[in-house]
Amino acid sequence: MDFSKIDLFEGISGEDAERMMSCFGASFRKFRAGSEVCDYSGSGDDVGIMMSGDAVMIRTDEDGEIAVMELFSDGDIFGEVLAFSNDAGDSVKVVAESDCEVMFIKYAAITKRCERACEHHSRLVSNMFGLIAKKTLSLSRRIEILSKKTTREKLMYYFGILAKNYGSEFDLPMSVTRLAAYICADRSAMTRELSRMQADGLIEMEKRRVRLKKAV
Amino acid sequence: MDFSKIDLFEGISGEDAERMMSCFGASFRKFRAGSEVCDYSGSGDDVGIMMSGDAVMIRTDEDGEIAVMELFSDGDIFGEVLAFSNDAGDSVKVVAESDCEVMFIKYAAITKRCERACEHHSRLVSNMFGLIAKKTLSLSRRIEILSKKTTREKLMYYFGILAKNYGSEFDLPMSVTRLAAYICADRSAMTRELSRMQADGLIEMEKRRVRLKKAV
DNA sequence: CTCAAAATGTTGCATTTGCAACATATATAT
DNA sequence: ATATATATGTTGCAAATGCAACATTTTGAG
Repeated sequence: MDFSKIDLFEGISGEDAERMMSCFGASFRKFRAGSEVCDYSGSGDDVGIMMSGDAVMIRTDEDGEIAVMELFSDGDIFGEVLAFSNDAGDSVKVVAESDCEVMFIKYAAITKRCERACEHHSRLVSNMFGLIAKKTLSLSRRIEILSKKTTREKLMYYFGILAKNYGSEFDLPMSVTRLAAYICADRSAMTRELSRMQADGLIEMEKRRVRLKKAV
Repeated sequence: MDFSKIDLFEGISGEDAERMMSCFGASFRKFRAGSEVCDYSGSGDDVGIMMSGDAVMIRTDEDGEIAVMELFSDGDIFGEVLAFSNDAGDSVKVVAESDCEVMFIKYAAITKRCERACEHHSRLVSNMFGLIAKKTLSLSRRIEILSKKTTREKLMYYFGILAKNYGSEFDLPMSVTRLAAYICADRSAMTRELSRMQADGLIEMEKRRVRLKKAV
């Protein structure tokens, strides 16, 4: 098991990490692409950590509407208590997109101090703390985007963020179709707006390559 | 100083909490209503904990547009690293709504183990962990709401959540005007939609009292 | 109480958007 | 290579929404 690339175990040696697993009641499971990793429809207080592969969290409401809530890859953590609420009682599942391996930990085992008071426990809590903080950042960024009134404003705000990080010319970190889902706009309507933005001289676009022409 | 009602110090006696303050480089400051509690326009890695009173986090963008991002009252925590990103470089400030007292802690002091390894440090980290988890819940709930396409769907989803918690008849936890801001809809357009929903027999509304008639 | 400020409710209108129905291009599997 | 699935781009149209302008009510300060 390779812990070195998992942020959750940063600062903890592989041997120590292995040793700690018993404190957390950790279990490892492998999944085939397409299979169900877990189901949060009932109450779920497990935390999952992606050790390898990719998975998606999918919500299905009573009308059968399907929504992709989050995407997970190496090192990402997920769990009901961590990043979503299911007040509406919808079906929420995590499904493997590729073959993957997942480590499960009891949420309670993380927040409670273990009886043996193993020395790395608090380090791991700190690491998880940082991961959640990172998640709240991405959530609040998305809220900022969604709070814009028009599709154009959403796109310009999002492009502005990317430009801050990568310069005025950058590649979209996702497909155009996924971008539409991310900003909660109709894909065809968004494509139309992108065309208009090019016509209006705000951006230039070639496949996923975007050049932001307006100063932000 | 009364720590008993602050979730962050749950499970830690008042005396112990006082004693721990030095580990965290904690400072206490009082603010008059209307005054600026802190400015996150630059980089800010302080975490604030509301000890008493109320405050709001306000974002002002380059066009002078003002947006209320979050409301804080007793026990709430805030900080750049905790729940917002400022990639757009906007001005982000916390302003006191009433006279209030705030405790500031260095973020780094929380995630690092203190040299003295005081015994309540990890308990406090766990508590803060829980607070952030609660915040991610409310953030992701809001994303769920904002991801609905129409104002009616947003309202029905939100009302459904409230109904799950309080039964099919409940009071809105905020003013109608604030509700419009919360779901990112134009106030007058939202009011119009609420009227239509009543006409269509989905809800009954009297001031902030709502009765959800459709089974959810 | 009195007055001003904030909240609420209504409506016309122009803009934006979702939706459906396409055509085409690209990626992936066999 | 070939076929199939997925991604992308376009457009007409009806529905939803923001916006402005206004009347009315409620709240809060003095």
